[in-house]
Amino acid sequence: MDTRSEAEIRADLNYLFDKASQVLTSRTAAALAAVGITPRGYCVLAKAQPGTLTQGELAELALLDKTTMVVTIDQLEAAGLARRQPSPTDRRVRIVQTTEAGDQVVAQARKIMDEVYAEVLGGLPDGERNSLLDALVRLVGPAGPLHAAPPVASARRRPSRPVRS
Amino acid sequence: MDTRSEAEIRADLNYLFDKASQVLTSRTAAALAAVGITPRGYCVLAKAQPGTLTQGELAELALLDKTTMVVTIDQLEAAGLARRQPSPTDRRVRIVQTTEAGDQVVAQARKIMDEVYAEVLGGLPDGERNSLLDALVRLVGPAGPLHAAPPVASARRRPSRPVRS
DNA sequence: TATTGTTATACTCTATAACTATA
DNA sequence: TATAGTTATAGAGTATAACAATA
Repeated sequence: MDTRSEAEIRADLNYLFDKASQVLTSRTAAALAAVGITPRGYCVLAKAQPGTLTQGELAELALLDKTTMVVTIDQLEAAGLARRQPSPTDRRVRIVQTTEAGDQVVAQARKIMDEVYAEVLGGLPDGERNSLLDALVRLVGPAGPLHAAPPVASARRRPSRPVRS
Repeated sequence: MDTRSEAEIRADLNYLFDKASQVLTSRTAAALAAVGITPRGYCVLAKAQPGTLTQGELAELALLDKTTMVVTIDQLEAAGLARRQPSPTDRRVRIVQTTEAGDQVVAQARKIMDEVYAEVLGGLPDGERNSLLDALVRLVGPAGPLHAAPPVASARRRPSRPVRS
């Protein structure tokens, strides 16, 4: 049972976002497992559908680090949902394309996500639901106060041992 | 630069919550470092101020696992901000109390958090800011669709090797 | 037997640094 | 020199399982 007053809960924006993110992620992960994809995999795969974006561009779109993107594409490729295509003009870059299976999974996943979102947001009054989404987009979107943000040069990690591959 | 349409961004609720949580957490962590406490530590320490709650009750309040609470209280205790007091009526439980230093840190931290929240939410129109908070409280609060939620019995970990302490 | 707190450990996500191959 | 992608690894956050003390 939650014994805190609503005023106290309201004051804790960080807590609200953390829990919302955490619970929604675990819920979407459970729902998407039915079609064999993770929330992050779906997020990336759906954005790759144009078939023209490089890994770096996808990373920027999804606000993921390039190293996270490598792992994500590895998984999607192993599952047969995406493939890396060497760029004809720059042999360093890889264009990410969805496979037919990948497109099917995206379509199924999109439905699943729509259902989950409808369940989650269904209880809110229309006006509040729209305000919530507007506010989130404003906060997180480009130029918003929560867009990316490694501003404070905080504690550096200690250097790792040299790589001996 | 974010080249997605606003409609596409709006459709991705999970993404919005993830990024909001992630960026706000890193921002509050940087701000709170000035008074030597983490966002989670502050969250727990502030809730412990009544001085009557057990670790388990605190864990429930903060929606943290009891094992996470052990680690958190360990840190707060090591920093001299909280102490574990054995319950006079049940020798299994530990009452968590804040120290004087802890109360001071909470007061300072509260100011810092208020400032960060004001910066983050300041750009939103009044109505939208209120709707955002109302909606979040409704979603995450007790009885909300995002309150706790390990409903789907998903993949179990493999058992760990027996503990030999 | 059940519960509180603890320890050990596992898993996920994210990020830093060094590295390879190109440009 | 600089950039795209890769590998190895660090670190935070969270959670499961086994355990000890107590109820």
